[in-house]
Amino acid sequence: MSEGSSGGGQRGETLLYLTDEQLRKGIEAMFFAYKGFTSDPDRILETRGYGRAHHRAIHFIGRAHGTTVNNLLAILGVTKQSLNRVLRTLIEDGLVESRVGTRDKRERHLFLTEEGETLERALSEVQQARMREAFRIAGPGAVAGFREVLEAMMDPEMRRRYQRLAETGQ
Amino acid sequence: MSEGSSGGGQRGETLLYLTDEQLRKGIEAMFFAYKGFTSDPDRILETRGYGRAHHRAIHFIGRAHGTTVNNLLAILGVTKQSLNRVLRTLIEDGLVESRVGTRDKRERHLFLTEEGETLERALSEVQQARMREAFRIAGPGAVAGFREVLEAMMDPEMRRRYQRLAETGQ
DNA sequence: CATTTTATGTCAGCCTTGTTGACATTGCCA
DNA sequence: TGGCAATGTCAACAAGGCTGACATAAAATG
Repeated sequence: MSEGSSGGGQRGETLLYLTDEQLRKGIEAMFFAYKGFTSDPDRILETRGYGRAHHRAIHFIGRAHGTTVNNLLAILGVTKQSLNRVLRTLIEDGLVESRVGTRDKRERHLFLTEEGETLERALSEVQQARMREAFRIAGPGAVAGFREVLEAMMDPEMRRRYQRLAETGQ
Repeated sequence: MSEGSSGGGQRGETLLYLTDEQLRKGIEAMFFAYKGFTSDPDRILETRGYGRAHHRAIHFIGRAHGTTVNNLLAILGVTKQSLNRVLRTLIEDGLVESRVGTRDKRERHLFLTEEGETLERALSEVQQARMREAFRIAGPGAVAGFREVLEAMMDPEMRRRYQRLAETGQ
């Protein structure tokens, strides 16, 4: 069962940071921090009648200009029906533009319009402000550790996507 | 890839770790990592017909035995109607027990039953396993940084709850 | 003691966002 | 030309948020 490190745990003083207690704290920290992480954008989105799904779409379209629907589906990890509903409203509202691919005409390439970029900036501004403050308080060493742990926590495929995005913007 | 990011952190120098690019990476890391963080428990919950809301309730009841409904509401940050729906099914299914308070008979104190504890262990086992592996890969220094940043990212009230939970179990 | 407040539960209805399944269109490619 | 890929769309459903309204019991207060 829960053969964690708490029961017999003395043997590795060096592994103190791997006790059940430490892991539990990590789990709860993720929960509470994620709440904070999403709260500021949520407030902005609410005034527009959008939700987190819209934010995610806007973020990754703004991040990888001209990305295809399929690529976005893979990044977000939702069904096309689910994404399409969100995408449709964003296009109708004039925040996103969908252009037929030139190389492959089956593909649609997605772009933020002027208005879409404005909203994107507003959203990332508040989210970045919170993260900037957290980074500033914690300091550069902590930030490096933060990212190392998060990266190690991702599913391998998501880690690849994350790294590819970070490096190439696609 | 954590490629060092912060280079120097000399004081007059750059604060390179606070660039928009670094912040964006942090934001995306949170997104992808949270996905991984919840994926293992989600798989278990699915087989039982439960969702994340059930997991959260089970986690915090298991964490703070005998907590009241009101306390749980504050921790989870949802409405009582929302929590009640989840709590009702957990009680009906015999995973949670609700006892009338002795000091204040208006209060209900919540406990996991034997079966509830079994599920709780199964859920936290897989979640802890992922976090243990991430912590092991990243190492103790990174873990400390990870928690510092997450803590700084919480809303103050949530930070207080988090710390209180971590210290007193209530 | 009467009144108000608190803690909880419940009904009803709405919204977002996820799901599955089915089907149509278009265009690439062998 | 036939098959597969990329996309869009319709329909139905579920989880889990939300609000509003109302009920009950018990504590707290004037």
